[in-house]
Amino acid sequence: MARASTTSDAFNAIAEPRRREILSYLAGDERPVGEIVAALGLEQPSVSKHLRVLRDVGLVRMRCQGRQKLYRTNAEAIRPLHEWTETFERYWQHQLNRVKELAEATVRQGSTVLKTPNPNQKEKS
Amino acid sequence: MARASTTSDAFNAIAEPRRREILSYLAGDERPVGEIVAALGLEQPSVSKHLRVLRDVGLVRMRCQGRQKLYRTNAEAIRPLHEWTETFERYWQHQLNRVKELAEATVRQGSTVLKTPNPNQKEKS
DNA sequence: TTTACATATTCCCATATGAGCATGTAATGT
DNA sequence: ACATTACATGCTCATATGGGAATATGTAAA
Repeated sequence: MARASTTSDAFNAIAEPRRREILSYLAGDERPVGEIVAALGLEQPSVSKHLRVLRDVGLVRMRCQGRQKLYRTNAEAIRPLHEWTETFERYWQHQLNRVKELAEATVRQGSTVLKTPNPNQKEKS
Repeated sequence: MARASTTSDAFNAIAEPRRREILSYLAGDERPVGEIVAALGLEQPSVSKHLRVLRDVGLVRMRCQGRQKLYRTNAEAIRPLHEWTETFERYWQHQLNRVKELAEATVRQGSTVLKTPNPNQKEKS
């Protein structure tokens, strides 16, 4: 099998840096394609293709206005990504605490190897 | 140019669903490769290759113990992803408010609203 | 050393990509 | 009707991928 399609989900869609730039640019309000091209310095076909991917996964919305098409980021579609990364928040906080405590303990004494308090673990195997 | 390497950054690395599973599995504490293989039901070479990618971008840490190697998620490396998605939080909250207000207005007036946002829709034009 | 175990790497291959360029299409202006 | 504007799509091509199978590496046990 090859790599999954960029349109398979939001995770794959945002892997491309240009698409992340587009999403940030369109987060505030809707803009026509031409403005994206000018603002980000990309080729027009490239922008259109990126927008197509973003649209396929629901990360942007489109509206026609005369001969131009106005795109806008659908922030709600980014929420699942935020929630997934959030499940790791407690761990990086815990890791920071461990580093901190270890440093303090090292300063206080020579080698105080303490038992690692594991916050909670998913069951094994 | 082709698609960026999976090892180019964390965004590309987590685009692969299996790698996300591995990261979740290794979030609690370190585990040898064999347990990952058993727990996730993947082929051993596949797991090794995914771990290689995750290690290249710093998403996991490795430690040798005898003849096995213990891997653990480096949650801190996920933080930038969390922070990037967070920049959109105010927008999706705003959008939710709009939807809510619209719904309330609709109920008050008893009129039918046509444009219900459909995330899965791949509409044209 | 020989053997068994735990991981890593290599090779092959179907598939997907993104950039550049050309072309198609729809809406507007004259 | 014709030209122009604003996008979208089609094309080729170099490159990266992930799965499977086979193999290599490294460590420990017999």
